[in-house]
Amino acid sequence: MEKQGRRHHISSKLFHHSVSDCSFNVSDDGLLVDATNNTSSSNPSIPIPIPIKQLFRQTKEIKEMDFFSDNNIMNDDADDDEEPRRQPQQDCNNNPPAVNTGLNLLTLNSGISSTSASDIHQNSNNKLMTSLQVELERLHEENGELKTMLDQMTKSYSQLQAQLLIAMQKQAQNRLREPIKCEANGMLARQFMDPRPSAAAAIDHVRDPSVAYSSGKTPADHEAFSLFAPSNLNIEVMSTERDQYQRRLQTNINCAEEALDRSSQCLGSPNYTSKSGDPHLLDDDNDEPNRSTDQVPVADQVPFRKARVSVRARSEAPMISDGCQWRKYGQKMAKGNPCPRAYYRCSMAIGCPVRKQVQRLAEDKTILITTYEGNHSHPLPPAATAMANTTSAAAAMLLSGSTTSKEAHQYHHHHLANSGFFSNSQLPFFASSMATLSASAPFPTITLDLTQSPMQQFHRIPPPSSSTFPLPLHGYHQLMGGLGHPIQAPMYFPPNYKAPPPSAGLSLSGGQRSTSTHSSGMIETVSAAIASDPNFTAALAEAISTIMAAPRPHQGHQGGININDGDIANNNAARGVVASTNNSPPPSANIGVRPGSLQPVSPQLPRSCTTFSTN
DNA sequence: CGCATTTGACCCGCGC
DNA sequence: GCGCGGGTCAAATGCG
Ligand SMILES: [Zn+2]
Repeated sequence: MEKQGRRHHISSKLFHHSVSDCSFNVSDDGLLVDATNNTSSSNPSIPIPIPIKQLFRQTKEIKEMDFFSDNNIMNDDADDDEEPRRQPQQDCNNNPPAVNTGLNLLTLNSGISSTSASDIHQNSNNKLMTSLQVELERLHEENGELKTMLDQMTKSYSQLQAQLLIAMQKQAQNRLREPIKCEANGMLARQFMDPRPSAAAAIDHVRDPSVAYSSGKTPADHEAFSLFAPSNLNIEVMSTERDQYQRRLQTNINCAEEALDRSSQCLGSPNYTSKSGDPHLLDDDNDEPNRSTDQVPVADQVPFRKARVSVRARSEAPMISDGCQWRKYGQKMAKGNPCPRAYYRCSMAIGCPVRKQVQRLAEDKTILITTYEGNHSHPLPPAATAMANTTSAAAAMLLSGSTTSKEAHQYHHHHLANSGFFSNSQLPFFASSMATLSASAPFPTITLDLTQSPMQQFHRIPPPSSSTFPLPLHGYHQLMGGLGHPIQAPMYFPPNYKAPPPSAGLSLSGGQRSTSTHSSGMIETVSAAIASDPNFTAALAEAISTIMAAPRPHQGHQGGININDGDIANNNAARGVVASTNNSPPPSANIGVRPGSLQPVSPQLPRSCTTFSTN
């Protein structure tokens, strides 16, 4: 029985479909079938009486037959490739796919042997079971490998998409450049925001997931990601330091390649922190001591490392719980805001460079803005992973070149608007949040705005200098590796919570706005994929994979996301992982954190900062 | 007693 | 050079 359950479970995993009514044998068969291809050798190793052997073979074959037959019945489309192969076997056996075949075999076997034989039969049976178990385990491993491969492929896909997007952006920029003269600030946002070649950025973007995976992330983790994805997030990206960036860029640009390479490497390493002369850097500068400053020129000072991701949401709680443990290390009165700004640093692991700032919005004190910066150097709880992923995705988008110049901005308005992104009529329920890029901020910052309902966002008029477009946030999935924050944890929505559209609005604003130029075609493709996919998670993954590309609005969904700190906090508490600083009241949250074990940290974008504000 | 928070001092970059 | 503002440090304080 135990085996049954286990096998069945595995088979389900492997094939993603239920073989529910299948008998025990059938289930096994399903598994075995796959296994047989690679693992048939295992059988020989086990000494089995000839009769039994034959039986075993028959069983195996039958099982395969059964499995597939069952499969065929259930899924006509499934396994087209394998069908042909298996077909012959079925013919040979002339056994119906029915589960009964297994029974028949048993019966046959018993008939052949005498009572004394029954003991042998049992022994052999046990052996068979053992071998089957082994095979199952192996299959499980294989399954894991396959998933890994899938992840890699997805990663590659994302990368290619990113590159494509970048190329398109470049084209668009070139086009725009003609009609629109660059202003003093006209420098492309992307330049100061992401000195690296776009391709590099894309690579980085993709890289996160891989790292996460390698770090031990399991498929389950990915699921977690997908859960979190909700997000209709408004992302506001403010690029700051434009002057500095510009200056640096002049010199750095040449080093972009080098920087890129380095950054990529750094991304891979959890402990990576950017080192720069900039006092604003949050990181602890604990990076490689070996590295001489000489060797690391300007590239290190590259602004992109300071990228921040901020999230704003409505929350009464002083701080939102994001699954991480934070220690407060400072508080300051921010100019122009009666509410003090609190500084926290990640205390989940000593030396973790991740920091965050928490501040309430002056205009609306119910809105909490949390800004994250840096990458975690340690495994994160699922909840934290979700957040990290979100932020990393946003950061990736920011860094990847989704940002652009004012021209892009205009382009964005033209094309995006025309494409229906901003058209209410076309996308009445466009629920996404807006992402804004602005040059006014000291650091490139992406803000995820969870405070507004989709409709509100929709109607919201972007700042003159900003442009908005839907952003599929969250990349959880692999893509997501994570923003530094791994914020990232599996978050799930309450039953009553409707899955938000995967896309979020993104607005780019700032002196030099940057916008992402995207091809409407891609957007359409993405949206189509999402729309067509009933599975929200899958859809989300799709959206994520295209994060770099301008995502497009979804029909779907409604309102802004309220994040209740309490919920998350509670979840954390339940898990035993509690943000020390979280004092969240009881909640009722839209987004819950699924209890889970620590996950390996997904690689996060270097020095990216995420701000999370709860409304 | 240990840990986390508080809070003033300090550092640094930037603008004038 | 000076002041301002953002950000961090670290001693003092509070809490369990
Ligand atoms: Zn951390």
